[in-house]
Amino acid sequence: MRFSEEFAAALYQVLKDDLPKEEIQQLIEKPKHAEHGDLAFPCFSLAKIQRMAPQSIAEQLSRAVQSPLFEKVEAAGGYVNAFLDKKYVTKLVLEEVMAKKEQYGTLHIGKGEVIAIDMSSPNIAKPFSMGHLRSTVIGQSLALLLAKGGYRPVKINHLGDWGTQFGKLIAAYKKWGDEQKVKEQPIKELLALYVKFHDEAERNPELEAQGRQWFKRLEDGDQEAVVLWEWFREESLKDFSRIYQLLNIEFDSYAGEAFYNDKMDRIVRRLEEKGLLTESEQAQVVLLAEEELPPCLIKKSDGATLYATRDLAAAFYRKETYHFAKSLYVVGGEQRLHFKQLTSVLRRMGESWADDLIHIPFGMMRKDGKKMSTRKGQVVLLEEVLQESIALAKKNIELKNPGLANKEEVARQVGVGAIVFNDLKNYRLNNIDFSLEDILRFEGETGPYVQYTHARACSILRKAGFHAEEKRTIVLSGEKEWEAVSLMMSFPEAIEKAINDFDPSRIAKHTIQLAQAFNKYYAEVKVLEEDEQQLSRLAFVSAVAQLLKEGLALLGIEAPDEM
RNA sequence: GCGCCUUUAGCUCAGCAGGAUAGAGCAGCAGCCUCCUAAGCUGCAGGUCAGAGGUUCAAAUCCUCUAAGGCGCGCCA
Repeated sequence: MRFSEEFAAALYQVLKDDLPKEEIQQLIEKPKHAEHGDLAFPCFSLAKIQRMAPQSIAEQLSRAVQSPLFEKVEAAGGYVNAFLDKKYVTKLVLEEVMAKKEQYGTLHIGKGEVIAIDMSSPNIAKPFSMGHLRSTVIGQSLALLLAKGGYRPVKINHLGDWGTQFGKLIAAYKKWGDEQKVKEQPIKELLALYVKFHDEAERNPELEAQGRQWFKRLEDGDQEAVVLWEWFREESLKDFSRIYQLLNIEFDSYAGEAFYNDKMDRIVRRLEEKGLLTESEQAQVVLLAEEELPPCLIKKSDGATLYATRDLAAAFYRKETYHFAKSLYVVGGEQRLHFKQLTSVLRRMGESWADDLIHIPFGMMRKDGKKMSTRKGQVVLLEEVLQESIALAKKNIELKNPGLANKEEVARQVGVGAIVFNDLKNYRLNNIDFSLEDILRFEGETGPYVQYTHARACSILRKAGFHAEEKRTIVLSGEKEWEAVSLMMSFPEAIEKAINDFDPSRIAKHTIQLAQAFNKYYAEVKVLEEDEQQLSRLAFVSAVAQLLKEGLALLGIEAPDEM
């Protein structure tokens, strides 16, 4: 934030001999309480250097620091507290937001580098569950944030479209399947078959063998198996695309696991050439004892490939295709070990970019304290939750704003926004216990709350016939606006932090705070009061609306002008 | 057994490259719509920051140990 740089510069003028500028900058903090001003400099570490009481150092500094930016600089409890000139800074900030428009907060830290993002990755022939939502929305938000930061994200949907589970599914279909039923309700029917297979397999272990057999046939290109696999895949994709449409998400690539079927030999050969493969219990592994990791399984004892093999092939393919600077994997935390192994193997292969693979883990979505399991049929279907949320949004609209023009579309935006926001507002690594009640809450710290705040702001602007294009001079004391203005000031900083920590929740929190600040303002100040400051207040409202919309947009959430 | 993650108000969580009095939301209670959308606002109440040591002028924040919960640990992905 440039105001803190100003403060640091002013302090540096006095402290030249004792502290470098960077260190001063680092020490500067934002006070928790408004009575301590907007910027604070603690003098405790200086007290050691100068061998003086922090209080008296603060006294001296506060007298020495001067800048038109500050209306007051005072010493308190060993701190130098600087109070920004609200009138002047409000004017500066609002004019900047209005001038830069959507470009406000845009950063150039990415320098056009490509960032690959492995995200969403639902499993074919299984329903899109609440569990997949996290990877999808976190990945989407990271992509948006990275783009805002000057990177070029490439979104890859690494579909789970290969593996033993398809053998099982084919076996189940051959045994109990009904073509007509599958055609009518593909995912539902396929899931039922899958669950039934696991049910029966508990009593009849013979089934497992049949499943493996069918998968082998599939891998060998057996016509019957391939046709069924393609059919299942097709139907699943149709299903998924409905959900992605609701969420308003698109991908740059749908290259799933099957895509790498013919790309693994090469990798295995390379591992062999480099002498990294070891036979162990009839399987081929890369030993990682030095890294204190368990061995990474490359080939099963029957010669079949595994997850790790596939991911290695994918890593190479992505490097060669996209020339990424970083390759992100938005995948649950339970796969930490796998990604450590992946990186280690690449490093052993001598790939300089091994450490550019970054696992972005997240906590689990659980139900009643337990992991959701597809096999046991204990899944909550995302689409059902989405529809329920949209229906509730619709109900609210009918209740509160029955005259609204495009109810269906707004209900979708709000209903979906509630779900996405609910997922992104908390720190990635927290486990989430699925609660329909929490998700369908539209009050408090929720997506609809922010959307509502935005709609209110838009409503004022509409009534006033405000046009953001017109240049205008801001004349506000900035007192009532201050909290919001202060947040607008730190918006670019929030984006940078979100990018550096791969943490969308930073933006969610910042946006919530701005909405809260504005709602307070709204309750206190009549914007449309006809006086000489009305235009300035409208400019303020317009800036708030813009940043609320932008904040939501960075989370992948739409912001209707009216709701 | 080993490794990783988590533990802050009744519930869900912020706050963590150490800094001043630990903050929100929900739930509870009490208020606010002749006024720009009450999906809102105001107030009250609610805390040994899991526990014990340590480092420091200063620890919810860093280190060590303990406890509880979760997730991993070779032929699933």
